Amino acid sequence: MTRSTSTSVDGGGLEDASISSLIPTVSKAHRNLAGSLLAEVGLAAGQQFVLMLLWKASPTSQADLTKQLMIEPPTAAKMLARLEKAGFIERRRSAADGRVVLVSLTESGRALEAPVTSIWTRLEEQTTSDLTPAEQAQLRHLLSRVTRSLTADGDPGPPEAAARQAAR
Amino acid sequence: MTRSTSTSVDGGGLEDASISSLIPTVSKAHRNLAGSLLAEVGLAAGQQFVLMLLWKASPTSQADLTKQLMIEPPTAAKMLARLEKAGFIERRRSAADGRVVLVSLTESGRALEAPVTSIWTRLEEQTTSDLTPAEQAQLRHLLSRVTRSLTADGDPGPPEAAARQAAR
DNA sequence: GACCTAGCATTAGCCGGCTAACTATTATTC
DNA sequence: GAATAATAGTTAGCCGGCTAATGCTAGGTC
Repeated sequence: MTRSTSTSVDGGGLEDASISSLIPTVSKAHRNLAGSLLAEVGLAAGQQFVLMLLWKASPTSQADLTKQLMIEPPTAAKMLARLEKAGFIERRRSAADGRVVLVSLTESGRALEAPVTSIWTRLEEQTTSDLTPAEQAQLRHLLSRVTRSLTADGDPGPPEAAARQAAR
Repeated sequence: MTRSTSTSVDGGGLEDASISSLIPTVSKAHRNLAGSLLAEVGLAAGQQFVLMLLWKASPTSQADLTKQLMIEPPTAAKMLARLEKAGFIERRRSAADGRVVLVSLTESGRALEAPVTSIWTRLEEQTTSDLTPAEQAQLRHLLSRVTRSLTADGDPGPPEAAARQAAR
């Protein structure tokens, strides 16, 4: 069974699709692979990002996690609730500030660091398996610039800004 | 307030993030922009793909749409149910084959073609606003190759296996 | 005709993402 | 000190994605 992935609307050829079609396609393929790899350790696609932050700083406030993950508070709340239910993290209200909820790793959560790091490496390897190091750097650079363009909040601003942009 | 987007785990700089982190980031930014643009015409991010297919061939079976969108049947069923509820499409069982459900555009659905096409163009323009035509072609090429690597179903295996797989 | 298989669609339920609306707490300001 | 503003989380509800399980229809085979 050929497991296909991605949402596209263009014809068969991938090459000539619009970038707006290719981005969801590659992202879904990547998410699906990540999900199937992470399922080995009982995680769903996306949950690794939370743990990665906690491995760097274990008691972290939910607001901090939300900012670093660049997601909205309700999304974080649901994710953390599931991770807590799964036994990978714990949540308790801060004594110093009654508004904040501190999130910390449990032993099970800490135990995932090595396997998830390994999975993450494997994922990156498969993602870039067809690219030379130079191409990888190029892709990183292009994706970074596209992200900036997409998060530029509409208009490019005053003329000077547009000129700066055209000159790059 | 700077509306941020994407899920990342790497430090501040985008450039040096792994491609596995950049892909979800750029995808989320792209989806968010698409969603806010499509909201103008009452669509949610993703629904445009269904309509794009129907503009090319209006009575299309649900199974066909599912295959072309490269999503799973339940996902298609829910999306189509919403689009039907919103009045953009209609569904009826085929008389020729009692298993298939034929999906066709309503007038409202057809009326979205021009505005959505315009939105799609604007989206692509903002996505590529910082890239030269050569860089756009390069990005398309790189994304296509990465997609192929990600959907390669694990290891490429020994030469004979690859040949077998190619023959299916 | 009876049986079995294949194909199409739906339901239930989970995961990640969002907005809107709400509560609770802390910080400011007067 | 009281009223107000800012901050942190939660709840409800929607959207797109998935798997597993179910039902229904059409095609074969005997």
